[in-house]
Amino acid sequence: MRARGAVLTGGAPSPDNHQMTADPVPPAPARRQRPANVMDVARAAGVSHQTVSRVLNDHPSLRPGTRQRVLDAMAELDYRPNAAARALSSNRSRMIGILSTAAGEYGPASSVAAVESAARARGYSVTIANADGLSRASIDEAVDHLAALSAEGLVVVAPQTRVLETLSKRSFGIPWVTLQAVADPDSPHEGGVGSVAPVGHGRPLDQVIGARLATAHLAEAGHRRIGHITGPADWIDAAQRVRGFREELASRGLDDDLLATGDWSAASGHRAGRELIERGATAIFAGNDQMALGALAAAAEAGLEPPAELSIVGFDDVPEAAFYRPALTTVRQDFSEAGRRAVALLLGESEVAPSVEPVLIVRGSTAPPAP
Amino acid sequence: MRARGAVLTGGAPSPDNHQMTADPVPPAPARRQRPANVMDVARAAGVSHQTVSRVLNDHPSLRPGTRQRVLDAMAELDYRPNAAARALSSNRSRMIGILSTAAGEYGPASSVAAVESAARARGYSVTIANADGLSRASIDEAVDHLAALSAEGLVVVAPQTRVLETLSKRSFGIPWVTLQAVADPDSPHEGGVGSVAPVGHGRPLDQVIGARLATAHLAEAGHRRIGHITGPADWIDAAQRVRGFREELASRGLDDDLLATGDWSAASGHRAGRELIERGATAIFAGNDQMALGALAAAAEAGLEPPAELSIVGFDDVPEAAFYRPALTTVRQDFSEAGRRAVALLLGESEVAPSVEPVLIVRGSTAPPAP
DNA sequence: ACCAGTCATGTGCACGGTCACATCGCGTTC
DNA sequence: GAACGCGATGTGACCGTGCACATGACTGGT
Repeated sequence: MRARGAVLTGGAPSPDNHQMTADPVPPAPARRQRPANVMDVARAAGVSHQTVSRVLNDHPSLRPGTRQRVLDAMAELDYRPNAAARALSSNRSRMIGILSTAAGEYGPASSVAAVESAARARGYSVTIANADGLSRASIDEAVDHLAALSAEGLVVVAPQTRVLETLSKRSFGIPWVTLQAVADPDSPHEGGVGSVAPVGHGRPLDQVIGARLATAHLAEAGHRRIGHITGPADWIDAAQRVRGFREELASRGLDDDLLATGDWSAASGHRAGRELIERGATAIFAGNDQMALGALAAAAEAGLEPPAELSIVGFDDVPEAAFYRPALTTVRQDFSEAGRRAVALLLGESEVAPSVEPVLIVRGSTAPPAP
Repeated sequence: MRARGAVLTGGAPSPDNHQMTADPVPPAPARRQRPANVMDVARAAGVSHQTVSRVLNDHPSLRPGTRQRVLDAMAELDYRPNAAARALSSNRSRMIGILSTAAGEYGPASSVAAVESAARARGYSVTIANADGLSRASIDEAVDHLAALSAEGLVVVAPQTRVLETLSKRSFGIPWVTLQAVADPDSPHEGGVGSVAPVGHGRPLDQVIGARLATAHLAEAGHRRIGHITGPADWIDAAQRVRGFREELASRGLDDDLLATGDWSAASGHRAGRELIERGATAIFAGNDQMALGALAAAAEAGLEPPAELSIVGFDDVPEAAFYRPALTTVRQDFSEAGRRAVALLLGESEVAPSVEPVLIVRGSTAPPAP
């Protein structure tokens, strides 16, 4: 900054004055190092800095000729608005923060990409902060970081109960949305603008509906002993899928005691799958596709041949699901659409367009139970 | 901003002066809405704003007592430095940009998380910009966006030739590193600080070494007709793996004509796998695990039972690879470590610590060829 | 022809920090 | 004991932009 100032002082401001004097200033070889600012553009266009600012902000009352002259000057000088200065002056960072606790997973990663794209299209930038989701301190640090950048809104990806609790407690002025589901639609968390479920009508019941679809599919095929591999208990998505599973079984008068908990990983699905098989399940609904893959492996190890001897349904429809063997029956989620809608919701756009319905994708991993 | 200014003018600046006058200023009920700034802290601590700034920036010559008083005042007022103001004044954004073209994939997503974590630990923030990697315009937009935020450095994830070309051409002042590999170690791209391969010594040959490991493993098992499913031709990673594949085969006097191109997806691996099987391959080295999964499916459809009748090796070692059937032999990449090292390299830390060696993980998808 | 109202543009300051430089004590050195 | 150096702190300008307000030209109604 100081260096730039010095260069400027010696160089750009008044070369004309110096040209005819005996001033020992050298011929200013390295002139105009500093990027152009509104003042430079204003000078070049013969207007005031405020007019330049008006062009930048699409002010309505500007004569077309004036606007064009300014635009020409901007192009000429390769002018780029300084984001920091705008943020400072306008007190708007035009920055959206993403708070994630499962950065490596397919669903969250897809949603993050969609959020970035949607935000940039609206002139916003996106900063990410990952928390491990286990310790409150980690969550607080991530939120602090985003708050320090004056993020105007937060998109919470892969929400865990703990994250939402933390956000509610802080009751800072930043609006936020969850990307997948809220804990309880009847008691929204303070400060939360809303939630966007990956599938369905934008109501947080989508995950429930999807889980019911999967469970119903197995029940309709004739299964009576249907197990569910859940995600971690403190994940809201996991809880909602359990709820859908239970609701569907209850509506059919079936037992819902075959539950085993996983952590979204294939390894945990393998363990949980083995356990459910031992407990007599003839069909398994896994909380995501990775755990379903693990269950598939557990079935093979137990000498069961899916789908004839064990049916398995996943959740998400990751791109690989169609290439598992057998190809996985699963519930498709549109993570990208969820990301887009989260941004729309966060920025208060009048009506968030309805999204696709939850879809059950039937492939080869489900069949009627062995007789 | 205007509103906040007004509140301030009526409230905080000189309450002492007004206290004893008949000034009709009301008892200022809603006082101090605006967050505290350095001046407020300075007043509270009885020092100058500059001293506060020194505390913020860990200036050495500060009396411990003074520092403590300032820190107390900061805590008292819940002071948070304004990032925009610091960026404007110091001309340092403390922001790292991530340029990605494969945001949904496992490897890039993992690396991005690691970059975020490493950057935040050093007081940097991270902004992402995704480009589709197909159109130059999209790449330019993403880079423009990051440049407009005055990103101090760029981490290029999943680099394609086109992205590096674009970056080189622009020759703007922002240093950048690639996260995985560079096209040609002998002619680094202009402006590029270096590259970090996910495995190995931080030299761009890592991907070559990994590919050689995979290929050698198949050759040692006795295979003569070894095929390779490549990634897209314009991906640098893909090109390096092809190079390793060819080098290894050449060193053993084997043919290297069994190549088929994929796009990293399982679906493309399925197609390419079928093609290579038809062309007589007894072993396949896939450019990543997803394509290996597709090849596994193709083998099953062709009535071949891996590994006895077809050996398959993947690349990456995604968490699911151990649960494919058969469990996938693959080359492990440490994406997180790559992300950490990319940040270290970008920020010019003296010596980037050597990383893990590329590791071949032998599981159940490889065996000697059928007699 | 006059005044009000709107359009188009300019002036000055504020935003919240950091930097260069000035200042003030106090201990060292010859 | 005077000059010096350095540690600790203060002063004022400046970064690039946006807002409130002022100004002048022009338009239209009466």
